[in-house]
Amino acid sequence: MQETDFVSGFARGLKVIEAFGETTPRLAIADVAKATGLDRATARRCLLTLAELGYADYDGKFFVLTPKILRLGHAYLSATPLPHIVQPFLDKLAEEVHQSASASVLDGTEVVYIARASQKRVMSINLMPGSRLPAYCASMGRVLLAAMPDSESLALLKQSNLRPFTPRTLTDPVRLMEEFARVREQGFAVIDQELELGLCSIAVPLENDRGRVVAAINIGAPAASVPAVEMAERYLEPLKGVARLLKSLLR
Amino acid sequence: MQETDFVSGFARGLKVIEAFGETTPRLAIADVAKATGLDRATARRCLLTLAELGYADYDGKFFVLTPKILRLGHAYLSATPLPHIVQPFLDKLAEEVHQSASASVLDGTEVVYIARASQKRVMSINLMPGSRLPAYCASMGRVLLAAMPDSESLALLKQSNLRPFTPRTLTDPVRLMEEFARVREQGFAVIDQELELGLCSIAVPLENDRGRVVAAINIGAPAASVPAVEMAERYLEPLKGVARLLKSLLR
DNA sequence: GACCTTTGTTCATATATCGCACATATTGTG
DNA sequence: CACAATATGTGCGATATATGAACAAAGGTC
Repeated sequence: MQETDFVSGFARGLKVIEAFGETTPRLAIADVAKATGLDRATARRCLLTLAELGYADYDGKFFVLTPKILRLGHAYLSATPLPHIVQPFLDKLAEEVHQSASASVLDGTEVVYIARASQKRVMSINLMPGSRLPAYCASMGRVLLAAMPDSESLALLKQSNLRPFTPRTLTDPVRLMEEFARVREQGFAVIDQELELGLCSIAVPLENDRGRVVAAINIGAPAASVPAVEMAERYLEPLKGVARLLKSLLR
Repeated sequence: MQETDFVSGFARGLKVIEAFGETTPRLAIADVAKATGLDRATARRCLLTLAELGYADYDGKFFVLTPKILRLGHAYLSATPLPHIVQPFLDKLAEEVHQSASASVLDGTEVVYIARASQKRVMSINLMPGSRLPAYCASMGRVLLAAMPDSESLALLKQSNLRPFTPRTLTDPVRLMEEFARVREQGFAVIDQELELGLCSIAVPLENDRGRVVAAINIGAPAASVPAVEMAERYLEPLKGVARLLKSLLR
């Protein structure tokens, strides 16, 4: 396969980086080969390249990523205006409502956090810029999926691994599509402990100056202190307010 | 130059990603070639590879990184236990003292933020995990540099571009080394508007269970509300408290 | 609109990389 | 302690990639 406009060595290397994850911080050569499907020799060369460049440490047995690897993601976070613009609004919002506020965009079937202002922790999951959640059961994911044509959101649902994180998680594509329609209609999404028991969240879309939905922002709260039914009456207006202010700033 | 254990295509690709930065979010092929020193043809192939894999968008003229690129940095943040362990402590700390709290590690001459809990914004700079600041004039940087042998910290200073961000910025290596000695002695560092006018911060080292300094945490505050001399009396104990709690949790 | 400059694309060839197979090292186990 | 099992290192031929120059296209200037 001789694709003249494709550097497969580069693609393989990126695969190697992605092999490192939450549950696999330290990987030996063979582990990486298995995880990526690359030949051991190839995995080894990529890992040694990473080590040589300072993106990974190697103790002769295991490879561990170094903070230098953050430069790569940072290239996006600092290069993209959205996180910068949104962050101060989130900070203010979080402080006002005394709950965590976040912003995210869609990447395939997942929402990716691009900015976050956290108040006291309510989730077991630790979210930060770059963190990912399945879109179908996250409030911002619902909003973002609802913003696209049905054909596209349905296609993404089909690619998603629809599994119940809690007994309340919606996993039926038909009911999810109905939910998207309602979210689109009402202009916000509320998630009641579908991702994690004890956690509610509400999200609204962020439109740019031309009316295109470019991101979503949300507020998360412990179900114990804020019942799902109260989410909208407490937080919808603050969220909408931020969305309104941001509309003219985004393109 | 035939290095058999080095994938130069991969290294070149990483260079291309790093070409994107704060001031250069949208790059044409020639821009990237100039920024990386690669041949235009090579830069083009790397960029097209990125686009093909979904890490970048291409409109026929400019390339822009997509959020998918965050997977790379996220591989570190989620794979490394430190950010996860520290985050909840920062959240609590920030809430208690009503100021932003952050944690960082050293990467060369820079401190890299690995976790952050922000209260209302005081800096013009927008910090988030992955953000970088020059170590020599940041409170966490001072603490981390002070923790290493003089020969190493001096070497890093020599590599640093020591420039005065404000009239108060220390840039003389000799005085900086003296400052490191004092920081090491007293166990914390205070920065009084050396990075940005109006901003003070105080940092303490985080030791692991074997006494090795693995990171630093800090609190930043507006100079107007918290004069530099008050930083220590207000925030040193809370910071030390967190460091103590974390000591047994880190390795 | 003709000129010049910059940028993007294509192509042939020299060179580097891939993946295989084999050699070696390490780890675990009875 | 020896054996098996698993993991890592290495040389080589086939194959993919980088290079740089030549060409094409776009953009800017007068």
